[in-house]
Amino acid sequence: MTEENAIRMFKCLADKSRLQILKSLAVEDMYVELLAERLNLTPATISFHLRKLSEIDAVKSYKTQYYTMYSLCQDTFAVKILDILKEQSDEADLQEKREQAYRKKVIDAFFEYGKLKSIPAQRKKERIVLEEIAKAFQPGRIYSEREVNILIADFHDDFCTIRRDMISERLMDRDERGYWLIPQ
Amino acid sequence: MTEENAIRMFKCLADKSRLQILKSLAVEDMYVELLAERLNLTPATISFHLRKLSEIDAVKSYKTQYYTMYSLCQDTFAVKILDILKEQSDEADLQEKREQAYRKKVIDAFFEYGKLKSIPAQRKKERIVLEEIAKAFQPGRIYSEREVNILIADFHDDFCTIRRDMISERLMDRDERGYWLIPQ
DNA sequence: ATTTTAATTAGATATATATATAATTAATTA
DNA sequence: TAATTAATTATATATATATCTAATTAAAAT
Repeated sequence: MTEENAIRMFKCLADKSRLQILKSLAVEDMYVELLAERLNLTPATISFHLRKLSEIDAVKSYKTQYYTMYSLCQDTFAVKILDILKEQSDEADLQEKREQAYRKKVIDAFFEYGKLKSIPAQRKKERIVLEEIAKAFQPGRIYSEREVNILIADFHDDFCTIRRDMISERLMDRDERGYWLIPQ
Repeated sequence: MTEENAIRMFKCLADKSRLQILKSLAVEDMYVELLAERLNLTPATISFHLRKLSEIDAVKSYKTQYYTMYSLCQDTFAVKILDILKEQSDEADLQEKREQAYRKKVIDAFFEYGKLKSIPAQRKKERIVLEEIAKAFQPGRIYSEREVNILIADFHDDFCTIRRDMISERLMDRDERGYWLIPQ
Protein backbone atom coordinates (compact mmCIF):
# COMPACT_ATOMS: atom_id res chain seq x y z
CA MET A 1 0.00 0.00 0.00
CA THR A 2 1.37 3.41 -0.89
CA GLU A 3 1.73 6.00 1.82
CA GLU A 4 -0.91 8.08 0.09
CA ASN A 5 -3.39 5.21 0.16
CA ALA A 6 -2.65 4.53 3.80
CA ILE A 7 -3.43 8.15 4.62
CA ARG A 8 -6.66 8.02 2.62
CA MET A 9 -7.66 4.91 4.52
CA PHE A 10 -6.83 6.34 7.94
CA LYS A 11 -8.62 9.59 7.06
CA CYS A 12 -11.73 7.54 6.37
CA LEU A 13 -11.42 5.76 9.67
CA ALA A 14 -10.70 8.96 11.58
CA ASP A 15 -14.24 10.22 11.52
CA LYS A 16 -16.96 9.38 14.03
CA SER A 17 -19.71 9.06 11.45
CA ARG A 18 -17.72 6.91 9.05
CA LEU A 19 -16.43 4.70 11.83
CA GLN A 20 -19.99 4.17 13.02
CA ILE A 21 -21.08 3.34 9.50
CA LEU A 22 -18.32 0.76 9.22
CA LYS A 23 -19.17 -0.69 12.62
CA SER A 24 -22.81 -0.95 11.66
CA LEU A 25 -21.93 -2.61 8.36
CA ALA A 26 -19.63 -5.00 10.21
CA VAL A 27 -22.78 -6.39 11.82
CA GLU A 28 -25.06 -6.43 8.78
CA ASP A 29 -25.61 -4.83 5.40
CA MET A 30 -27.68 -1.66 5.47
CA TYR A 31 -29.13 0.93 3.13
CA VAL A 32 -28.65 4.68 3.20
CA GLU A 33 -31.83 5.72 4.93
CA LEU A 34 -31.50 3.15 7.67
CA LEU A 35 -27.97 4.30 8.39
CA ALA A 36 -29.16 7.89 8.38
CA GLU A 37 -31.76 7.05 10.98
CA ARG A 38 -29.39 5.06 13.16
CA LEU A 39 -26.67 7.71 13.12
CA ASN A 40 -29.13 10.57 13.30
CA LEU A 41 -27.78 12.23 10.16
CA THR A 42 -29.36 13.15 6.83
CA PRO A 43 -29.24 10.68 3.93
CA ALA A 44 -27.16 13.25 2.02
CA THR A 45 -24.49 13.10 4.69
CA ILE A 46 -24.52 9.32 4.73
CA SER A 47 -24.20 9.29 0.95
CA PHE A 48 -21.25 11.63 1.20
CA HIS A 49 -19.51 9.31 3.64
CA LEU A 50 -20.34 6.13 1.73
CA ARG A 51 -18.80 7.65 -1.36
CA LYS A 52 -15.57 8.30 0.49
CA LEU A 53 -15.65 4.82 1.92
CA SER A 54 -16.19 3.20 -1.45
CA GLU A 55 -13.32 5.21 -2.92
CA ILE A 56 -10.97 3.29 -0.66
CA ASP A 57 -12.80 -0.02 -1.21
CA ALA A 58 -14.08 -0.04 2.34
CA VAL A 59 -17.64 -0.74 1.25
CA LYS A 60 -19.44 -1.98 -1.83
CA SER A 61 -23.09 -1.75 -2.80
CA TYR A 62 -25.70 -3.85 -4.50
CA LYS A 63 -29.28 -3.15 -5.48
CA THR A 64 -32.13 -4.97 -3.81
CA GLN A 65 -35.65 -3.91 -4.63
CA TYR A 66 -36.16 -0.42 -3.32
CA TYR A 67 -32.77 0.01 -1.76
CA THR A 68 -29.08 0.15 -2.45
CA MET A 69 -27.56 -2.06 0.19
CA TYR A 70 -24.06 -1.35 1.39
CA SER A 71 -21.72 -3.97 2.79
CA LEU A 72 -18.30 -3.92 4.41
CA CYS A 73 -15.25 -5.07 2.41
CA GLN A 74 -13.57 -7.00 5.17
CA ASP A 75 -10.43 -7.77 3.14
CA THR A 76 -9.53 -4.11 3.04
CA PHE A 77 -9.16 -4.04 6.80
CA ALA A 78 -7.55 -7.41 7.44
CA VAL A 79 -4.22 -5.70 8.07
CA LYS A 80 -2.22 -4.92 11.17
CA ILE A 81 -1.50 -1.24 11.52
CA LEU A 82 2.08 -2.00 12.49
CA ASP A 83 2.62 -3.76 9.18
CA ILE A 84 1.57 -0.62 7.38
CA LEU A 85 4.01 1.43 9.43
CA LYS A 86 6.81 -0.99 8.65
CA GLU A 87 6.21 -1.08 4.93
CA GLN A 88 9.11 0.73 3.45
CA SER A 89 8.11 4.14 2.33
CA ASP A 90 9.35 5.86 -0.78
CA GLU A 91 9.34 9.10 1.16
CA ALA A 92 11.54 7.70 3.89
CA ASP A 93 13.86 6.22 1.30
CA LEU A 94 14.09 9.60 -0.34
CA GLN A 95 14.91 11.28 2.97
CA GLU A 96 17.53 8.64 3.62
CA LYS A 97 19.01 9.05 0.15
CA ARG A 98 19.06 12.84 0.45
CA GLU A 99 20.83 12.57 3.77
CA GLN A 100 23.38 10.09 2.45
CA ALA A 101 23.97 12.17 -0.67
CA TYR A 102 24.57 15.21 1.49
CA ARG A 103 27.03 13.35 3.70
CA LYS A 104 28.88 12.09 0.66
CA LYS A 105 29.08 15.62 -0.75
CA VAL A 106 30.51 16.95 2.51
CA ILE A 107 32.98 14.10 2.84
CA ASP A 108 34.10 14.42 -0.77
CA ALA A 109 34.56 18.14 -0.28
CA PHE A 110 36.66 17.90 2.86
CA PHE A 111 38.62 14.69 2.35
CA GLU A 112 41.20 14.05 -0.33
CA TYR A 113 43.25 10.87 -0.63
CA GLY A 114 41.98 9.89 2.84
CA LYS A 115 43.24 13.12 4.40
CA LEU A 116 41.12 15.89 5.87
CA LYS A 117 41.86 19.05 3.91
CA SER A 118 40.38 21.39 6.50
CA ILE A 119 38.07 21.34 9.51
CA PRO A 120 34.57 22.51 8.50
CA ALA A 121 33.41 25.70 10.17
CA GLN A 122 29.72 24.79 10.02
CA ARG A 123 28.84 22.59 12.94
CA LYS A 124 26.68 20.25 10.89
CA LYS A 125 29.47 19.62 8.41
CA GLU A 126 32.07 19.18 11.09
CA ARG A 127 29.83 16.62 12.74
CA ILE A 128 29.76 14.57 9.55
CA VAL A 129 33.53 14.78 9.19
CA LEU A 130 34.02 13.75 12.82
CA GLU A 131 31.70 10.79 12.41
CA GLU A 132 33.79 9.73 9.45
CA ILE A 133 36.98 9.92 11.49
CA ALA A 134 35.30 8.07 14.37
CA LYS A 135 35.15 5.01 12.12
CA ALA A 136 38.88 4.58 12.71
CA PHE A 137 38.15 3.64 16.32
CA GLN A 138 36.85 0.29 17.54
CA PRO A 139 33.65 0.42 19.56
CA GLY A 140 34.18 -0.63 23.19
CA ARG A 141 37.93 -0.32 23.21
CA ILE A 142 39.66 2.21 25.47
CA TYR A 143 42.42 4.27 23.88
CA SER A 144 45.21 6.24 25.52
CA GLU A 145 45.44 9.90 24.53
CA ARG A 146 48.57 9.09 22.58
CA GLU A 147 46.78 6.39 20.59
CA VAL A 148 43.92 8.78 19.88
CA ASN A 149 46.28 11.45 18.66
CA ILE A 150 48.06 9.04 16.35
CA LEU A 151 44.84 7.75 14.81
CA ILE A 152 43.49 11.25 14.25
CA ALA A 153 46.82 12.52 12.93
CA ASP A 154 46.34 10.12 10.01
CA PHE A 155 43.58 12.48 8.90
CA HIS A 156 44.75 15.92 9.98
CA ASP A 157 47.64 17.58 11.79
CA ASP A 158 45.46 19.43 14.25
CA PHE A 159 44.57 16.33 16.26
CA CYS A 160 44.04 18.45 19.38
CA THR A 161 41.08 20.36 17.95
CA ILE A 162 39.58 17.24 16.46
CA ARG A 163 40.03 15.22 19.65
CA ARG A 164 38.40 18.01 21.66
CA ASP A 165 35.48 18.29 19.21
CA MET A 166 34.96 14.52 19.28
CA ILE A 167 34.31 14.96 22.98
CA SER A 168 32.11 18.04 22.68
CA GLU A 169 30.10 16.39 19.91
CA ARG A 170 29.66 13.39 22.19
CA LEU A 171 31.17 11.02 19.73
CA MET A 172 33.75 10.04 22.36
CA ASP A 173 33.97 10.23 26.10
CA ARG A 174 36.91 10.07 28.48
CA ASP A 175 37.99 9.55 32.06
CA GLU A 176 41.28 8.87 33.80
CA ARG A 177 41.67 5.53 31.99
CA GLY A 178 41.47 7.04 28.53
CA TYR A 179 39.13 7.66 25.59
CA TRP A 180 36.37 5.54 24.03
CA LEU A 181 33.62 5.78 21.43
CA ILE A 182 30.10 6.58 22.58
CA PRO A 183 27.75 4.22 20.72
CA GLN A 184 25.45 6.43 18.62
CA MET B 1 -10.60 0.22 22.85
CA THR B 2 -13.38 2.77 23.05
CA GLU B 3 -14.71 4.27 19.86
CA GLU B 4 -13.35 7.63 20.95
CA ASN B 5 -9.87 6.21 21.37
CA ALA B 6 -10.02 4.49 18.02
CA ILE B 7 -10.88 7.79 16.38
CA ARG B 8 -8.04 9.56 18.19
CA MET B 9 -5.68 6.87 16.98
CA PHE B 10 -6.87 7.00 13.38
CA LYS B 11 -6.74 10.80 13.42
CA CYS B 12 -3.08 10.53 14.38
CA LEU B 13 -2.40 8.10 11.57
CA ALA B 14 -4.36 10.15 9.05
CA ASP B 15 -1.75 12.82 8.63
CA LYS B 16 1.19 12.72 6.24
CA SER B 17 3.66 14.23 8.66
CA ARG B 18 2.70 12.02 11.58
CA LEU B 19 2.67 8.91 9.43
CA GLN B 20 6.16 9.75 8.22
CA ILE B 21 7.31 10.30 11.77
CA LEU B 22 5.97 6.90 12.76
CA LYS B 23 7.54 5.25 9.74
CA SER B 24 10.88 6.85 10.54
CA LEU B 25 10.64 5.76 14.17
CA ALA B 26 9.73 2.25 13.02
CA VAL B 27 13.25 2.07 11.59
CA GLU B 28 15.15 3.74 14.43
CA ASP B 29 14.75 6.11 17.33
CA MET B 30 15.22 9.77 16.45
CA TYR B 31 15.26 13.19 18.06
CA VAL B 32 13.17 16.22 17.16
CA GLU B 33 15.65 18.13 15.07
CA LEU B 34 16.62 15.13 13.00
CA LEU B 35 12.99 14.41 12.24
CA ALA B 36 12.49 18.07 11.38
CA GLU B 37 15.31 17.90 8.89
CA ARG B 38 14.18 14.62 7.36
CA LEU B 39 10.57 15.74 6.95
CA ASN B 40 11.53 19.25 5.99
CA LEU B 41 9.43 20.83 8.75
CA THR B 42 10.27 23.07 11.69
CA PRO B 43 11.10 21.52 15.07
CA ALA B 44 8.02 23.27 16.45
CA THR B 45 5.82 21.36 14.06
CA ILE B 46 7.52 18.08 14.86
CA SER B 47 7.05 18.78 18.57
CA PHE B 48 3.38 19.46 17.96
CA HIS B 49 2.97 16.12 16.22
CA LEU B 50 5.02 14.15 18.73
CA ARG B 51 2.81 15.49 21.47
CA LYS B 52 -0.29 14.22 19.71
CA LEU B 53 1.40 10.90 19.09
CA SER B 54 2.42 10.49 22.71
CA GLU B 55 -1.11 11.32 23.85
CA ILE B 56 -2.25 8.09 22.21
CA ASP B 57 0.81 6.14 23.38
CA ALA B 58 2.14 5.90 19.86
CA VAL B 59 5.59 7.09 20.90
CA LYS B 60 7.59 7.50 24.06
CA SER B 61 10.69 9.53 24.75
CA TYR B 62 13.86 9.23 26.73
CA LYS B 63 16.68 11.66 27.36
CA THR B 64 20.10 10.94 26.00
CA GLN B 65 22.78 13.55 26.40
CA TYR B 66 21.82 16.50 24.26
CA TYR B 67 18.67 15.07 22.83
CA THR B 68 15.25 13.74 23.66
CA MET B 69 15.00 10.57 21.68
CA TYR B 70 11.62 9.37 20.55
CA SER B 71 10.75 5.75 19.90
CA LEU B 72 7.76 3.91 18.48
CA CYS B 73 5.44 2.02 20.85
CA GLN B 74 4.92 -1.01 18.68
CA ASP B 75 2.35 -2.61 20.99
CA THR B 76 -0.09 0.18 20.33
CA PHE B 77 -0.24 -0.75 16.66
CA ALA B 78 -0.15 -4.53 16.87
CA VAL B 79 -3.86 -4.67 16.04
CA LYS B 80 -5.84 -5.57 12.96
CA ILE B 81 -8.08 -2.76 11.84
CA LEU B 82 -10.90 -5.21 11.25
CA ASP B 83 -10.79 -6.25 14.90
CA ILE B 84 -11.33 -2.65 15.89
CA LEU B 85 -14.33 -2.41 13.58
CA LYS B 86 -15.77 -5.58 15.01
CA GLU B 87 -15.40 -4.57 18.62
CA GLN B 88 -18.87 -3.97 19.80
CA SER B 89 -19.55 -0.31 20.05
CA ASP B 90 -21.55 1.33 22.79
CA GLU B 91 -22.90 3.74 20.20
CA ALA B 92 -24.13 0.94 17.96
CA ASP B 93 -25.66 -0.82 20.93
CA LEU B 94 -27.42 2.37 21.87
CA GLN B 95 -28.76 2.78 18.35
CA GLU B 96 -29.93 -0.82 18.40
CA LYS B 97 -31.55 -0.39 21.80
CA ARG B 98 -33.26 2.84 20.78
CA GLU B 99 -34.62 1.13 17.71
CA GLN B 100 -35.86 -1.88 19.65
CA ALA B 101 -37.39 0.29 22.33
CA TYR B 102 -39.21 2.28 19.70
CA ARG B 103 -40.55 -0.88 18.05
CA LYS B 104 -41.74 -2.18 21.39
CA LYS B 105 -43.48 1.09 22.11
CA VAL B 106 -45.28 1.01 18.77
CA ILE B 107 -46.25 -2.64 19.15
CA ASP B 108 -47.50 -2.12 22.70
CA ALA B 109 -49.53 0.85 21.55
CA PHE B 110 -51.26 -0.89 18.65
CA PHE B 111 -51.61 -4.44 19.88
CA GLU B 112 -53.73 -5.60 22.80
CA TYR B 113 -54.19 -9.24 23.84
CA GLY B 114 -52.51 -10.23 20.53
CA LYS B 115 -55.04 -8.26 18.48
CA LEU B 116 -54.28 -5.18 16.36
CA LYS B 117 -56.38 -2.33 17.74
CA SER B 118 -56.04 -0.14 14.66
CA ILE B 119 -53.86 0.21 11.58
CA PRO B 120 -51.24 2.94 12.12
CA ALA B 121 -51.57 5.92 9.81
CA GLN B 122 -47.85 6.75 9.89
CA ARG B 123 -45.99 4.64 7.37
CA LYS B 124 -43.08 3.92 9.69
CA LYS B 125 -45.37 2.64 12.41
CA GLU B 126 -47.46 0.59 10.04
CA ARG B 127 -44.28 -1.01 8.77
CA ILE B 128 -43.41 -2.15 12.28
CA VAL B 129 -46.89 -3.52 12.83
CA LEU B 130 -46.80 -5.36 9.50
CA GLU B 131 -43.42 -6.88 10.34
CA GLU B 132 -44.92 -8.13 13.57
CA ILE B 133 -47.83 -9.75 11.73
CA ALA B 134 -45.44 -11.22 9.16
CA LYS B 135 -44.01 -13.40 11.95
CA ALA B 136 -47.17 -15.52 11.69
CA PHE B 137 -46.02 -16.75 8.28
CA GLN B 138 -43.36 -19.38 7.63
CA PRO B 139 -40.49 -18.25 5.42
CA GLY B 140 -40.40 -20.13 2.10
CA ARG B 141 -43.92 -21.50 2.25
CA ILE B 142 -46.51 -20.46 -0.35
CA TYR B 143 -49.95 -19.54 0.99
CA SER B 144 -53.27 -19.32 -0.81
CA GLU B 145 -55.10 -16.00 -0.53
CA ARG B 146 -57.63 -17.70 1.73
CA GLU B 147 -54.89 -18.88 4.09
CA VAL B 148 -53.36 -15.40 4.16
CA ASN B 149 -56.70 -13.82 4.99
CA ILE B 150 -57.32 -16.24 7.83
CA LEU B 151 -53.88 -15.71 9.37
CA ILE B 152 -54.22 -11.93 9.19
CA ALA B 153 -57.78 -11.97 10.45
CA ASP B 154 -56.39 -13.32 13.73
CA PHE B 155 -54.97 -9.84 14.20
CA HIS B 156 -57.49 -7.54 12.57
CA ASP B 157 -60.75 -7.67 10.65
CA ASP B 158 -59.53 -5.59 7.76
CA PHE B 159 -57.34 -8.32 6.30
CA CYS B 160 -57.70 -6.84 2.81
CA THR B 161 -55.90 -3.61 3.67
CA ILE B 162 -53.24 -5.43 5.62
CA ARG B 163 -52.68 -8.02 2.90
CA ARG B 164 -52.37 -5.28 0.32
CA ASP B 165 -49.95 -3.27 2.47
CA MET B 166 -47.85 -6.37 3.08
CA ILE B 167 -47.32 -6.45 -0.68
CA SER B 168 -46.69 -2.73 -1.10
CA GLU B 169 -44.24 -2.76 1.81
CA ARG B 170 -42.45 -5.65 0.13
CA LEU B 171 -42.87 -7.92 3.08
CA MET B 172 -44.70 -10.40 0.84
CA ASP B 173 -44.85 -11.07 -2.85
CA ARG B 174 -47.39 -12.95 -4.97
CA ASP B 175 -48.03 -14.57 -8.33
CA GLU B 176 -50.69 -16.96 -9.71
CA ARG B 177 -49.60 -19.70 -7.26
CA GLY B 178 -50.18 -17.60 -4.16
CA TYR B 179 -48.40 -15.46 -1.53
CA TRP B 180 -45.04 -15.83 0.21
CA LEU B 181 -42.75 -13.91 2.56
CA ILE B 182 -39.90 -11.92 1.05
CA PRO B 183 -36.82 -12.61 3.17
CA GLN B 184 -35.75 -9.27 4.66
C1' DA C 1 27.21 33.22 35.93
C1' DT C 2 26.69 33.51 31.05
C1' DT C 3 25.99 31.57 26.69
C1' DT C 4 24.43 28.17 23.71
C1' DT C 5 21.14 25.13 22.02
C1' DA C 6 17.29 21.55 21.99
C1' DA C 7 12.61 21.45 22.88
C1' DT C 8 8.23 23.19 23.83
C1' DT C 9 4.47 26.51 23.94
C1' DA C 10 1.71 30.56 22.22
C1' DG C 11 -0.47 32.89 18.75
C1' DA C 12 -1.85 33.58 13.94
C1' DT C 13 -3.25 31.91 9.48
C1' DA C 14 -4.75 29.22 5.81
C1' DT C 15 -6.60 24.97 4.34
C1' DA C 16 -9.57 20.99 4.67
C1' DT C 17 -13.81 18.93 5.58
C1' DA C 18 -18.26 17.36 7.97
C1' DT C 19 -22.72 18.70 7.76
C1' DA C 20 -27.11 20.63 6.32
C1' DT C 21 -30.50 22.31 2.79
C1' DA C 22 -31.91 22.32 -1.80
C1' DA C 23 -31.83 20.49 -6.34
C1' DT C 24 -31.36 16.62 -9.32
C1' DT C 25 -31.33 11.82 -10.86
C1' DA C 26 -33.02 7.15 -11.11
C1' DA C 27 -36.10 3.79 -10.28
C1' DT C 28 -40.52 2.02 -9.00
C1' DT C 29 -45.58 2.22 -8.47
C1' DA C 30 -50.03 3.69 -9.74
C1' DT D 1 -47.57 8.93 -18.29
C1' DA D 2 -47.57 10.92 -13.72
C1' DA D 3 -46.35 10.47 -8.98
C1' DT D 4 -43.58 8.75 -5.43
C1' DT D 5 -39.39 7.88 -3.24
C1' DA D 6 -34.34 6.40 -2.53
C1' DA D 7 -30.06 8.16 -3.59
C1' DT D 8 -26.86 11.39 -5.15
C1' DT D 9 -24.91 15.90 -6.21
C1' DA D 10 -24.33 21.01 -5.55
C1' DT D 11 -23.65 24.75 -2.61
C1' DA D 12 -22.83 27.10 1.65
C1' DT D 13 -21.10 27.26 6.27
C1' DA D 14 -18.83 26.45 10.40
C1' DT D 15 -15.34 23.95 12.71
C1' DA D 16 -10.93 21.74 13.15
C1' DT D 17 -6.18 21.60 12.49
C1' DA D 18 -1.40 21.67 10.27
C1' DT D 19 1.95 24.84 9.86
C1' DC D 20 4.76 28.82 10.64
C1' DT D 21 7.15 32.58 13.48
C1' DA D 22 8.21 34.20 17.87
C1' DA D 23 8.68 33.57 22.66
C1' DT D 24 9.80 30.68 26.43
C1' DT D 25 11.79 26.88 29.01
C1' DA D 26 15.32 23.56 30.19
C1' DA D 27 19.61 21.71 29.98
C1' DA D 28 24.51 21.74 28.96
C1' DA D 29 28.86 23.93 28.01
C1' DT D 30 32.06 27.59 28.76
